[in-house]
Amino acid sequence: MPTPKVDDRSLMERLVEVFRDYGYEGASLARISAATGLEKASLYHRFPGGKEEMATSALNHVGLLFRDEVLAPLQGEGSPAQRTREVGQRLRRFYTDGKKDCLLDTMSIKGAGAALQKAVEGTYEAWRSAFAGVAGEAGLPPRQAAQRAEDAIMSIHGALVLARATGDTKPFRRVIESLTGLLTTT
Amino acid sequence: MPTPKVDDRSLMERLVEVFRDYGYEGASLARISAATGLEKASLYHRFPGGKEEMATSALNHVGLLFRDEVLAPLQGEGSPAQRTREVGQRLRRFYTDGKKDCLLDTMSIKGAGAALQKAVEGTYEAWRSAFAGVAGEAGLPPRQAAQRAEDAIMSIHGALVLARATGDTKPFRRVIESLTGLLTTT
DNA sequence: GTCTATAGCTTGATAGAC
DNA sequence: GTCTATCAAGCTATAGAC
Repeated sequence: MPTPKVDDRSLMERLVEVFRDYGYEGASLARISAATGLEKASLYHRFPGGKEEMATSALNHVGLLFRDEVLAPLQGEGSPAQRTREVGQRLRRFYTDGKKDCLLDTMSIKGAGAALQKAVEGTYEAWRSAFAGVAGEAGLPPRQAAQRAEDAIMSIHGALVLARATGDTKPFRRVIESLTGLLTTT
Repeated sequence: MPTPKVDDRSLMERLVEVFRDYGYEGASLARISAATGLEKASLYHRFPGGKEEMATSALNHVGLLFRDEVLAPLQGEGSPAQRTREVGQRLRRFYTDGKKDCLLDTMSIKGAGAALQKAVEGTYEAWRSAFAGVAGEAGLPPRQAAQRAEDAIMSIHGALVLARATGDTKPFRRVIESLTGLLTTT
């Protein structure tokens, strides 16, 4: 059977889901196997580096996905406010209205290796500079733009933590609504 | 030897540290044993309910500590702004300037039982109502006061996630500086 | 490329000596 | 109250058949 049972794309998606929900240490190969439909040995065939490679692959996949599916409009057409509104909608979809966690959050807890840490930092930096860019275009001086970008990212992650801890997703939706004002109002 | 090797208070402190850094699943009994200086069997003597009881105890301990050491000044003397400033200082100490994580965050990741979830929610609610209370005293209408309290808690947790993921603790300190304005400016 | 079977270690938890 | 020794079950990882 030279044709894979699960294609790379959906394999990555399910992998992301397990690591996102359980963290690195909590994502056991048994759970991963159940979520992907592949036996452990098959997982090692696809990821010879073992669990750590599964985790870094998932993280890199999310990084690219986030860039292409969420941040992309910031480099597109329209006013800064319009583009930021569009990104807000995509953030809602990406985190399914606050019900889904952020992989960067759950994976940055101790227990994972240094390679993971690098991937996390890179994705954060891409996010930060994209937000700071649009804030700058909206007329904010560089220092302020950078702070607003940080503030926005912090609010979003704080909202996701709150949603995970209390089950209440309303604050997340409120944060998304305030995003355009935060990033593009001088 | 009827006298304990480690007193309850410092036992709880070290317990909190392990769960905070590694999460529920990552906090193995081996790590807990190393951190506390007690063998596994001794831990089971102090916590007959096993790892789950260690976790709930740690969580409840932090809840009380946070109420007494951080939130307490909100019910004390001084103007709302003065009291909020004092709480900001205590938050900086509690999280050692953003270098320490929040137990409520790392422990709310899947893998722990339902008893833990309840303890997490309770501590959050105490925090939320304390913040909303001082915002109300500062003259904010109830709905706005509640939102500001949520915003403050989200910013703090977002800042801690950011610090964990990137190693940069400056945003956390900035959030603390803006706390008084956020909660007490009409 | 997937599987079953298994190795070897670590996990949470217990029994019983002191 | 703490310890050593032990258990079954879990874990990550590998070998080898198809």
